[in-house]
Amino acid sequence: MRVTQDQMRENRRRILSEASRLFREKGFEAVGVAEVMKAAGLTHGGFYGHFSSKEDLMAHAITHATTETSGRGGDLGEFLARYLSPAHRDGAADGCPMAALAADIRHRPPPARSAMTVGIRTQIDRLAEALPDGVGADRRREAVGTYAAMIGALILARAADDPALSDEILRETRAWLADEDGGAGARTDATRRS
Amino acid sequence: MRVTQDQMRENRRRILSEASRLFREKGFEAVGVAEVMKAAGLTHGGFYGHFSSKEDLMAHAITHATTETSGRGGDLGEFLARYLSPAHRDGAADGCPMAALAADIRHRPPPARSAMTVGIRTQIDRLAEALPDGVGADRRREAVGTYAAMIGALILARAADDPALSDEILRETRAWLADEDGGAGARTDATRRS
DNA sequence: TGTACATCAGTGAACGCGCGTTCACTGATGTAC
DNA sequence: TGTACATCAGTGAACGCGCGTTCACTGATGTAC
Repeated sequence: MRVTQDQMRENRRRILSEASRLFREKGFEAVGVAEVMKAAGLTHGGFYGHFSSKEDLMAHAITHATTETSGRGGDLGEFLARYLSPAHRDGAADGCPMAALAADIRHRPPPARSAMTVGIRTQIDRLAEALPDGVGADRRREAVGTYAAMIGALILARAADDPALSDEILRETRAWLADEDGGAGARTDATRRS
Repeated sequence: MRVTQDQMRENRRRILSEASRLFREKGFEAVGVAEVMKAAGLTHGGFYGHFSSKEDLMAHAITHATTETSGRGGDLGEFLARYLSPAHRDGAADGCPMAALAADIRHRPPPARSAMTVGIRTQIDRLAEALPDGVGADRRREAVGTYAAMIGALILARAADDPALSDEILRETRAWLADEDGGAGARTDATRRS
């Protein structure tokens, strides 16, 4: 049953969208090609008309996720509060692709890793631009450190079985980073010593 | 071919040791029961004499890894330098179980998650004790934030395809945390606002 | 604009493969006498 | 201490299942006239 060219493009978009959600929610390995196609309202056989392999889908889904999820409103504090919230922790499917998939990417084929690396670089660059103060290397340093803490905290909070510990990790990391950014600026004024 | 009780205990220890290394290096899903047994110098059939399932092995291997890898010499600065080093990034098999497995654990069965949670709590407690200054809640906050940044940075550095970006993430996060701990103490003195 | 036909997006059965798990068997260990 | 035998840790073939991928087929689309 052939479909319109527009319909086919729409189908491809839906496959990517569903794959990106499912991968974030369950991980690359736990999501099958058939499951993705079913979520997109299709049958598994047609998959290879859109992508050459599951590996190919991973790479495209990562790019899709990292370019779609960039809409970030409000200032840095609000962004941090949203990022390190229980809602984000509990909603991996619609959340940050890095926190959901970065740790797994080292076991995936080169195309997927490559797409992820682009996303990491882009996010660090954006965060550096969004930082309130500091210049050059200090700004960059704070962006890298902050990004690492955000992702690490979300991963730990998602890993922890105990809700109290999980909440604490989110809350304390958020407060720690807020002290950081809104503080006396000691960090960005401090002498560098790498 | 029955073996000595001592030999059997030794075999079990080797299974756990190899499993813990292989899981860290390749991830839970990519490592098969047969592969673990072969690494331990046995055949796969005997596995179920030691563990009730792969799930059971995961939980025990996590506990094994988190209790074995706790040997940490030197002061906090040296510990951070070693943790955020290219050597640690490139040697996941012998490295931090949290950085290698925490992100994946949310997709694993309850026993494995539970074992991981114990490890997370223990590490945060230890880090809080190792911090040079600060009291009570501030100390704890800094421990959580620092731990999140360490794990996040290592995960991002391992994810990144580009060696320059990967090295930068390790180097800058380390410098950022060092400024933190060795700085004017602005962080621990700052007003809390969670 | 209408018609005939080639194209091709999507369907669903079938494949090969790897993995977790089971099980009948083996032969050294450990124990009862 | 020595002997006979029950126990049981480890072996390796076999199983069932799920998953990525293939392929012959279908029927609506898009196009040549």
